[in-house]
Amino acid sequence: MKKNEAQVELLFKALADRTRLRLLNLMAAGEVCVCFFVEVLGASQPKISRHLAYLRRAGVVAARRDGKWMHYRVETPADPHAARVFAEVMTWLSEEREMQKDRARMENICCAPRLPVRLQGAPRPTALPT
Amino acid sequence: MKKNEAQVELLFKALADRTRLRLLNLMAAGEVCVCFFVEVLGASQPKISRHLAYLRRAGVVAARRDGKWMHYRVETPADPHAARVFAEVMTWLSEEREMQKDRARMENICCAPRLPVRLQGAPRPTALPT
DNA sequence: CACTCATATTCGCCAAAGCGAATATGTCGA
DNA sequence: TCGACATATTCGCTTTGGCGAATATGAGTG
Repeated sequence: MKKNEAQVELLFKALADRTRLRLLNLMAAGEVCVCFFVEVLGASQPKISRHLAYLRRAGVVAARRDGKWMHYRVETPADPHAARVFAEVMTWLSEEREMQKDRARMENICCAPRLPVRLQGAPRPTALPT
Repeated sequence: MKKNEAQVELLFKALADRTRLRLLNLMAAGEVCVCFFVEVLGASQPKISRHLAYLRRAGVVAARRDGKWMHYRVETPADPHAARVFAEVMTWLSEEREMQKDRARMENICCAPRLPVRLQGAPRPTALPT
């Protein structure tokens, strides 16, 4: 089958964009609701949504509906080589300063005594309760 | 510095193209002269040259001039994370069927009793003498 | 069923990237 | 210095990808 050949390209095309890398980084610790991506990255909702769709097409994230909300999580690729590359990339991201800042920003927003007005009632990321 | 951030994208963009992956694969075992890339991949010379330039800009290959000929070789990225991702990708490629075919084709061409007319006098890949 | 809210998709525009064809650069030998 | 050869670069075109703005879908609520 030709699928495998295309998988390599598909994976790297998915990883070849800063916004998508930032999204993956925010999902590293667990499921995250779309509205938090929008808030943390300060990008428009359609932009976030398009990039999440791209990542899903590439098979590196999965989505789960929860009422009005959509949660996204990283999904390890089926191919063992892809999985190893992907794991390595996630580790890499975890050590980049800008990525650490993003995660810190998400924590600050989610764990604050009060959520910002726009996020009232939004389901918090699984990895960041409270 | 912002460089590191850009490096991630730069690497993935370089890896997000089939022709470039095929070129890297052919260089896996050692230096290869441009003319062999052209012959093995059956692509136009400018196309090969452009993709090699792209890979060089991304810092994953290096070039060496040898008279009229240019030899390219893979160059492990300086960043340790980039290096690990890159190594993993090279391993991945080595196991893809299409990539194995490319390498076989290069062997057939280079190790034949006679080189094709176009390649008379061309310096053979370092890993494939005679 | 209307209305709202969260998210997804579409549209039109612009920049980046890939390609073939043509041309430029650089090296060697006569 | 001229010509031949290997490689690099440029040009014009087409495709792809990212973006904001507008709109569509889908779920919950009244």
